[in-house]
Amino acid sequence: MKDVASRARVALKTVSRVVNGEPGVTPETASRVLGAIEDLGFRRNESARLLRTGRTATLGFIADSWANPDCSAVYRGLEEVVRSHGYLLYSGSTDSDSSREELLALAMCARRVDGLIITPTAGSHDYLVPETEAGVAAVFVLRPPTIDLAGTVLPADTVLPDERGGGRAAVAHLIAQGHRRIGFLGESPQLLAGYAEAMKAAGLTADPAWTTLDASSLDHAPVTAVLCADRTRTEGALHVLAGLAESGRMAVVGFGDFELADLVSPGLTVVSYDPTLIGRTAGELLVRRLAGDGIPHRTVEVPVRLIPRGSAEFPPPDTH
Amino acid sequence: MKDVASRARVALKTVSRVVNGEPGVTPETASRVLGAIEDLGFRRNESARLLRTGRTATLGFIADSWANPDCSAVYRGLEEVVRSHGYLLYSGSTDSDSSREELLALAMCARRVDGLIITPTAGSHDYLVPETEAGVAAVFVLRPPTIDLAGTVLPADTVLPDERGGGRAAVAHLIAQGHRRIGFLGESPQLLAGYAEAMKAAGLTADPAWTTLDASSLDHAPVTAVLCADRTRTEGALHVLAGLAESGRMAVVGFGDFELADLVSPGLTVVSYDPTLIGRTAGELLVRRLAGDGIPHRTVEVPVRLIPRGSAEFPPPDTH
DNA sequence: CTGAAAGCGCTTACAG
DNA sequence: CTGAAAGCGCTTACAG
Repeated sequence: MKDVASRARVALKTVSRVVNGEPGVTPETASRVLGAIEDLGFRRNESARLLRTGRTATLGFIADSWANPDCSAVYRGLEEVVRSHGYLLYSGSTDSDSSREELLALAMCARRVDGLIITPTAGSHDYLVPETEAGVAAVFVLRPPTIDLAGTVLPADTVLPDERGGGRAAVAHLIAQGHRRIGFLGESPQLLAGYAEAMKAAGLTADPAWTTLDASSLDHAPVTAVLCADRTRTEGALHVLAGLAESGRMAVVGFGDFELADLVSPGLTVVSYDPTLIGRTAGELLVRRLAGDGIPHRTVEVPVRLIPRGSAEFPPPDTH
Repeated sequence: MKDVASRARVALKTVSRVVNGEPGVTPETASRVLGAIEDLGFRRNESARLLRTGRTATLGFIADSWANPDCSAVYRGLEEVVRSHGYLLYSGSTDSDSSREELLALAMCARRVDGLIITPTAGSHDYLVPETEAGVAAVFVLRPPTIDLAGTVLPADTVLPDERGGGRAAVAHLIAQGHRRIGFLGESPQLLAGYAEAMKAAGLTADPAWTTLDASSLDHAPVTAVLCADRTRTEGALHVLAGLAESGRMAVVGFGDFELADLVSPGLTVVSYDPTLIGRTAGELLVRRLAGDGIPHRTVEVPVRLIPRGSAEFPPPDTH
């Protein structure tokens, strides 16, 4: 920029004005500057500009893993918002390792990102407190953040699917199909709460053995249907059941849709939600907050939808 | 940092020394500085440091789309390298829109990334020339970059699967199974070259109609087997064929493995390659180049492997 | 062992 | 309409 200035025989400030399209420059001066920029192949250093400006126009996304389609979908929604607001995105993945979450988040904060979108790992997120105090906006996605034993309330938003409602819908669907002994495979408290609500609403009592199933021994489980809390478990269940004879099979409902689910055999009913919407919502929450919207931090639940598939292929449940 | 210095009653330089763990500071002075850092909640601004240092320790990854599992896998490989070398990653996706590729790449360059990993779109990449001249290292992944009509040779590396070898293996496999009329669905010249080589090696002549198939009319195609050049086309073919009677089906070989391929019905043979390895290779190439390795730019092909699956389910081919 | 000065590449707040 | 000075938060190259 200094070189451009001297070549165009103007002050630094004038170059800055031309580069930023600020008014108050004679066409002749401007063209002289433009010429010098062209000659020298000048490209403004955005990082330097942002240092002076105070913000970085950068957000950071911390994912579980890029092998997780939900993370990719969240990213897509996020990117829409990011693009339309002129931000750039740092990203990284944790592989569910909480120390990597911390390392990544702090590295991004050291680069002074304006905000962070985090798929929380199981560890504590307390390392974030000084950062949020320093002005970094944070939003957790897909899952609620770990609740600290000390009860520290993180100044952050959360965006996730309506798990409870999803559990309710899934189990109600299975009950309507005639199932009575319904299993639960997973760990989400909210989803399990939905399961329990639907059972209770139908006057059924869940045997504790049904809700503490293990994917590997699913073939011997005393249930005719099972609700899987996430894609990994759904796939695990499908693989186990695929090896069984027709008669040994059970109905599977998975939380979270996935590609090719309609081609999978036996057909798979899923509780679907839109992870892209989660990303978009999180991005918009962040952008609004960065623009100075000081509303209290909150949790946003996106709606879920039951997609019944291939239920006709299932063996009839044992009772009515 | 200025505040820390004055609170610890030392010069700026001394704070810098403590923060960077440089030698030559009395334990007393150091602890005084550390105390001030603690009191003030000081966190060094990495961006400012990098501005002064000249490099940014940042790479940029430009993907097709996060819905493309290959891109996610490349990212994973890349991240391994990036993490172990202390880089951070900017990322964004193009949705195959060349203007978005350019916008993203230039935005990253304006932030002065040290290097760029690009999944090339169909457009020209000439916009990169000034950037590479300015010192940005670039590597294309998964596909070769668009060849410019003017014949400009981009100073960049390329890392992709051995498509030609894959095409050869796929078609040789189908021929060994008794197929003679084999179709090709896609546009990759290298893959088609492999197809042609295998046909020729078996003394077969490909009807032009076989290599210009359309996914939508696949059910009427005059072939008993088809090689699909990418996941999108493979899925398209599977969906079309899934609607057909047993007798109307044909053998499908897909270029690129995907999750659940083993559950898909009809069974799917694929030419598999490791996109994570592509990412890792690209990352290492870049890191080495940034470390000053001035070897000529080159194209690296990663090996492919044929995974036969479910072929027994296919109807027998019409000739021997 | 410690520090004062200059500078990375830009913008802000003024003055003319 | 144009510019000289100061400063964003840090490091480099010296000097003491």
